[in-house]
Amino acid sequence: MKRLTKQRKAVLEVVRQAKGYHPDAAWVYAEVRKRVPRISLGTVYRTLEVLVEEGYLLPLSRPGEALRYEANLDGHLHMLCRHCHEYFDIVHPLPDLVSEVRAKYPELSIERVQVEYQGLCPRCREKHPGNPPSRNTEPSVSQTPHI
Amino acid sequence: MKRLTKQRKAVLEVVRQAKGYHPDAAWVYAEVRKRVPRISLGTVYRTLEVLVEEGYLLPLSRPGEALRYEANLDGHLHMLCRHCHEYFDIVHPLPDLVSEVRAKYPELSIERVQVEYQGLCPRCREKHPGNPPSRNTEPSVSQTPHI
DNA sequence: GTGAATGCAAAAGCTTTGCAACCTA
DNA sequence: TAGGTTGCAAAGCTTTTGCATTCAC
Repeated sequence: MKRLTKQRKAVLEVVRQAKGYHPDAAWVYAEVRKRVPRISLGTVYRTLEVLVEEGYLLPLSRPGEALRYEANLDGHLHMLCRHCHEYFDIVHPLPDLVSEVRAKYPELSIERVQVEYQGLCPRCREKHPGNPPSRNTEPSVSQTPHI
Repeated sequence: MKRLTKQRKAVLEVVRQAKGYHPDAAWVYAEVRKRVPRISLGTVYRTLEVLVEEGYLLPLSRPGEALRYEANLDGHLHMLCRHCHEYFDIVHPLPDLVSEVRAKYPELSIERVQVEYQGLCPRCREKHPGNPPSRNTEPSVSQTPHI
């Protein structure tokens, strides 16, 4: 069975207190070491994985970058800034996106849907009015260009 | 200016012919070597990045795993199997998810929204009826548990 | 001819893992 | 006490990068 160690308590608390920040493993490691100085990075990774499996944390992934985590599981949404790659919380009701698709693809066992907004955060919009593209950029108009 | 090299042509063609597969860089590398034997993995990465920037390819990211790419930019959706981590295409119209959120968060410069379904593909559902959890699993019920 | 693109190899960044020692239940 | 958990270090995997050479324009 899962044991309640001081490391696990500390990791969960640290992520919970990082409200709105969505920290990655390295940040959690640095922060937890203030409370449990001898904790190892490996333990942080293992603990984050356990906490996700147990439903205490939600993982957020960005292309090519470190996984981030959040403890607030109230079902809010996220916007990922395509310039600084930070997450911002969005609170807004979502229509039912699953029922129709589930009926249309019964063989797929669809369990959930994930919605992520993308754009520029206030700071990056101000500092970079030219809208510099990043590796995360997708074409707005989805027409297939030809070479 | 961007130059049209045989490497770029080959990479784009390989991804285009991998319809429905959503290959990663390693797969593209292995495949392109059949046509351009001396191409390097570094060139494959650089080329994929260029093709994304130019709007020819769309990147797909999964937590902790290699980036995947697809050439079909017709705006279809994806389901990510939480067991084998493969992508499956879903064709279905999407309601307007942006307008209201954009009006509610005018400071965020929301440019687009990305919708991804998650569940089990036909093969994994059949082979693993017990619904084995993976690191990608999120709790279905978003209530915060307490330790 | 010239600068962009390539090949090669080394390195970087994130994450996982093997194992002996430790600690929770 | 038993077995889950940890610390440590090494390794793994994906991706990036420096540089001399090559090639598209």
